[in-house]
This record gives sequence, C-alpha cells and structure tokens, in this order.
Amino acid sequence: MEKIASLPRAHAETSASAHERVYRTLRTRIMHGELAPGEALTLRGIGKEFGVSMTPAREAVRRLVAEGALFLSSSGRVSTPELTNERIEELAALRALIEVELASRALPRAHMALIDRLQTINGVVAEMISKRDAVGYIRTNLEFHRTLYLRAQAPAMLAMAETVWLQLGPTMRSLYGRLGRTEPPHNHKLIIAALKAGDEPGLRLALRSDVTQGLRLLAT
Amino acid sequence: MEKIASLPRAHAETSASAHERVYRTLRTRIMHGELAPGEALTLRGIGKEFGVSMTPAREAVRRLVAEGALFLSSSGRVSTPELTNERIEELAALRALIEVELASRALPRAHMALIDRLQTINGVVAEMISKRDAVGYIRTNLEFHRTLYLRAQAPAMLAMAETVWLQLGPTMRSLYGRLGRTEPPHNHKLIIAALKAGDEPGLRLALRSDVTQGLRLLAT
DNA sequence: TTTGGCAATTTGTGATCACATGTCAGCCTA
DNA sequence: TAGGCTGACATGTGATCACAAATTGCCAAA
Repeated sequence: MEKIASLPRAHAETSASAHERVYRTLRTRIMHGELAPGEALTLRGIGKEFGVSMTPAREAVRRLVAEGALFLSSSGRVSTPELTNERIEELAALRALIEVELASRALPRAHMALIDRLQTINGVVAEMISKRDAVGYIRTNLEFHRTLYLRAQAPAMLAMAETVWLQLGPTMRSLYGRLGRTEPPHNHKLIIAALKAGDEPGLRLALRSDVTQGLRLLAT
Repeated sequence: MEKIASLPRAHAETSASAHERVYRTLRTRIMHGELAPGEALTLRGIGKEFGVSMTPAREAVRRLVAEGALFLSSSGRVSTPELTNERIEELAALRALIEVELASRALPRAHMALIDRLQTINGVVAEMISKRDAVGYIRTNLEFHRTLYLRAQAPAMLAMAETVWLQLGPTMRSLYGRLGRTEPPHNHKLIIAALKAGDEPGLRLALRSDVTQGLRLLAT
C-alpha cells in the first residue's frame, strides 16, 4: 500500500473509482444473497480484500447503509441486517406496490422480443431451482423482473424496487433455503401469459402473487 | 482545525458524530427546499461551514447521493439534481403509491388525538401559505403527512416515502413558487374528513389528489 | 474584439495517521 | 470454581496530505 499512486487507471481495468468498485461488488453480493443475515463486515477487512485503504471501503459501506443494505450498530459496527417479520412484510408490500406499477407500465411496450427473452431467462430460473442453486436462483429471478421492468422506462421506480431487493437480499437466501425446493416458476408463466394476452389485471395479479408468496411463508 | 481531539463530546452538544450532524443538516435543507435545483456543493465548502474536515463531509455527501438527494457528476462534482419532467412524474407516482398505502394502514389506528394534531398542523400550513413562506410550507406540509404516516407503524415504507420527498425537495421549492399562491389546503381537509369518517376509499382518493395535483402542474 | 491556449486554482480521491472506544480473552481474587 | 476486572487488540472516526483531473481566469495573437 505504498505511495505508488500515479498508475493511470492501468489498462482501464475497472474504469471506475475504487469506492465504486467496492460498492458495486458488495451490492451485488448482498442483493444476490451471498451474505447471511447478521454477517459482520469490517472496514479494514474490506479494504484488504479489495486492495484499497479504509477510505473507499468506508464510502462504499456508508452508501450501502444509506440504502438499507447494511446495518450500522450504535457502536459503528456494520453487518447485514437481520430483518424482523414485520419489516419483511413491509418490504414485500413495497415490492408488490412498486413492481405491479412497473409491470403495468411495461405492458403496453412489451413486444415479442421481450417475451422471448423472459421465457429464456425463465428457463434458467427453472434450471437454478433444479440445481438447488440459491444464489443463482435469486440472481436469475431478479434478472427476470428487471428485464420486464426496464421496458417501463421508469428509472426512479426501478431504482426504488432494486433498493427493496437489496434490503431483502440476505434474508432471501435463508428464506429460499427453507422453502419448497422444486416448485417451478409457475407465477412467471402466468406473468408471461398475461403479457402475451395484453391482460393488465391478470398481469397485476400474477405479479403480486409472485412477489408476495415467497415472502409470506416465513411465519417464524 | 488543529489536533485538539479529545474534547469528550462537550456538553452532549450534538450527541452524534460529525458526519451524522452534517448529513442531518444537509438532508433537512434539501428536503425542505432550501437549496435550488442545480446548486453546487463542494466538500471543502461543507467542511468549512460545519467546522470539520473533508472526511465527514464526504461521507455525508455520499450518503445523500445514495438516497438520490444529490447528483454526482461524472467528474465527481456534487449538486442538487435538476429533475426532468419524466422523473418528476415518476416520483409523484411513487408518492401516490406509497403514501396511499401508508394512509390506508394508518386509518384503523387514527384516533381523535391524531386528528386534532393534524388539524393543528394544517392550521400552520395555511398560515405558511398566507405568508408566502415556501420553505415553511414545505416543512409543515411534510410534517402533516409524516404525522399521519407514523400511525401506520411501517418504518420501511415511511423511509421510502421520505426518500422520495428528499429527491423532490429542490424541485418543490421552485414549483410552489410558480404555483397558485393562496389556495387553502383543501385536500388536507378532505383527508381529515375521511379519517374522521373511517372512509378508506375517500382517504385514498383525497391523498392521491393531494400528492399528485401540485406535481402535475409543472408542464415546464 | 474575439478566440485559443496555457497556467493557476479549485476540487475530488485515496492513503495514512492519531486517537477514542468497543470487544474479548485471560487472569486474579473471593 | 465462578465472577469480575484488566489489559491487549480490533475497529471506527476524523484530520491531513499528496496527487490527478477538472475548472477557471487571463493573456496574447489574429
């Protein structure tokens, strides 16, 4: 960690600043459920892993805390959040509200190419389920939703939805671990069918089910 | 800015860390419309104003950028965002979605004490309008909404709503400047009436109008 | 007068340091 | 042996510095 400094973003390796790189990586990990709820992180540890000093690590962590992806204890320690059932219910309700709206806005713009792509992704989702790959399942499932919502041309709403996903990330993992293992993505098929038929009420219903069903079955 | 250091949180003056203090202050300013859209900020300037170094200033700014309260240019300069009409429409739709839900959840818990409080706040809102005090109007208007939503016992949703307010802050100011000056808070009266009557559909409608009407009248 | 370019200044980024606090293990005492 | 205390270590916070890039201002040339 000496003062070599002036290596001019060698080879456009990552193209972004250090804290951006750290932030992106951690964000993806959290959103995809690669970190367990309550898992602790340290600034020096993050810095060491990414080969940067504490400064960019701190900035990345602060950003994630601001988005609700990480929990900051009163003594300043950071960890992934352990959500209460009430909070999970709230976040599920938020998902339903925002994503139903996004899907509704995407519907009139959904052409065949999009539906084909969704079907392809859905195949990968099914594959991940059969492989019991929790992280892969979460990732492709979110990709399915994001692909649909991108058509809504509503970046602020999409960002909001992603923030909710982020907050649910660590919980998702342990959730889909205890959930029914092999159910096929039935709701996804309903979503695709509603898109094909241009059936907005059906789309809203299918989406609400897809978003809500998994999260409600925790009961704990 | 010398190394005095060990003053032990003298007198519990602010009770919080430096970056927290900076963050809170800036956040309030932005949410209340005290900063114009496109207004530039510098880390050293912030640090100077609050008597801190660049480090806590940077953390506060990062946090606000993560929440969408500040815009970060490609060269790293920060300023308040200048929202496009499309984005304003999106944010208004998000307000409607989330706040209608919050109000709906608050309705069964809304007792007389709450309604009285809302009426008192609404009186202040009217006073702010008659005084042409834009910042005061925004502040008390948000206080009206927050007071209602707190009853919903849904902190994640409330946080989401506040994030939207934050993003709209700078725009609000210039918006309510060019808007009709002296209209009384008619929708607020409708909201209160619906709360008294326990009329959920009416509450949803009144709230949607209140949230949406101002934001739609921009047209640029 | 206008425009192009160069230099000074401003500004963000990241590293490092000093320090206070929090955490935890091990030891001493009752 | 159990419980509390102490010390070492880990960790977050904030200040300062060096540096690169962007911005600005200024002067000269057309």
